[in-house]
Amino acid sequence: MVRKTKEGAQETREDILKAAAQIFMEKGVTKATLEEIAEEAGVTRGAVYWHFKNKQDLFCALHDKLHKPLTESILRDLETDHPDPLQQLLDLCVHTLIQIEEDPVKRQILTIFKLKCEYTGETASVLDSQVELKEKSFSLFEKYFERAQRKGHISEEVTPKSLTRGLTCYLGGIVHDYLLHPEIFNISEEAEPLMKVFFLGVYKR
Amino acid sequence: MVRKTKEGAQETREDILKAAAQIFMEKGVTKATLEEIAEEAGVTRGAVYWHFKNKQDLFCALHDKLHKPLTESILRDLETDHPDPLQQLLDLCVHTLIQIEEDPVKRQILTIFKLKCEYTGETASVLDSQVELKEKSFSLFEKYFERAQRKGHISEEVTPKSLTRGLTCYLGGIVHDYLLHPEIFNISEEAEPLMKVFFLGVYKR
DNA sequence: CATTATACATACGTGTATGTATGTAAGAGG
DNA sequence: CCTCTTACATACATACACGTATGTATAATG
Repeated sequence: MVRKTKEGAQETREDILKAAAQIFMEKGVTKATLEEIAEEAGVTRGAVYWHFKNKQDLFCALHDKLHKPLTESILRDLETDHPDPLQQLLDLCVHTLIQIEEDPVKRQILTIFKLKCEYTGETASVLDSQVELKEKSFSLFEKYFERAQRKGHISEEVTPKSLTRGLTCYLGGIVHDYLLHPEIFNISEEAEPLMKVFFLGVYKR
Repeated sequence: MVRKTKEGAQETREDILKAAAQIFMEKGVTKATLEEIAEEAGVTRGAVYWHFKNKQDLFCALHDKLHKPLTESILRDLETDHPDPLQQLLDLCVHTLIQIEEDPVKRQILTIFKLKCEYTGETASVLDSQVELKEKSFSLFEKYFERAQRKGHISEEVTPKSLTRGLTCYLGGIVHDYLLHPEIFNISEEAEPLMKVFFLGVYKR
């Protein structure tokens, strides 16, 4: 009923995004209705359609708003230098995992993209965006392994490429299993031993 | 139009299940319609409703029919004994991964449960079933690590529990990444080096 | 061979999400 | 102060998808 100023409009936009994350999480992206999202945000579908083209557009906006910053923060962390690249990478992984546990918003959005949406047809564009970011982080991970290899830290039995592929799969698997049962999977306890299991064979001895 | 005998009815039931797997895969479970499934199976919705209560029932039947045998075959393989439990486990993992690539039906059904469905509300029962099977395989994996530990094969820096958790996450991550891009991710080439990366640090040296 | 149950196909009613069109009050701009 | 645009709310038309009810030919059964 009450009309908003330009800043107020941005607030409602944020409210809608937050509500969408909540409803997508609860009902799944496909079964979530714009009516429910609007109600959760305290507006009507009119507001939703004013700010977003449709549900797919909302979904993409959520991805841009929350998923990109997450992976980009990893990229930023990776840019800093360190005498022991493997230790740096291990620390980064542990830190990232713990951060997911501590930040409910990140956890929520990750849950949506890992467990609450069906990748098919229209959502493929979001998948492409995810793949693009994954490629970036992949190449950066690989650089760190290569750096460690040049310093002679890496076991001769493995290559930077297989290590990188292994690490990304490993991290993805850990995040997935954690999100399945956040109440059971104690990341702050398990993250470090889990990562050590992986890196144990990486170091040259 | 043509009515069937009792064996014929089972055939149509199988046809419907196969069609459901195909359509679920293409459109995602939620967006897939029973009409499409019926058409793919060469019947009408009447036949679908005769054999199954609703879409959810169909989904569960698919899970029982294809997902259970997959994991149960792993359990059976695990029951055989071996002088080097770690090598046995490594071989099993590699073999399982390659089998997923070679068997299109398994790949299809795994893709549905990993990428084409939203785990929420009603699908939770299926998730429970998955978790149940995962617990079983988890405890068996752990037994093999324990067996290897008793033989003194395992590095003192890791425990069977963290190894088991790590391995399940790792395998899940590999399968997930493979299913995302089956055409790019060459499992028959990458499976063994990937598994070696994991097991390299497990062995005591 | 008559009857009943099976294995579907067809037809119908209903709910509901979606997109769009229209209404409207409040801020922005001149 | 007047208008125009913004930022929504409301109302409507449409389209499916679902569940169920009903029809029907064939197989099973005694």
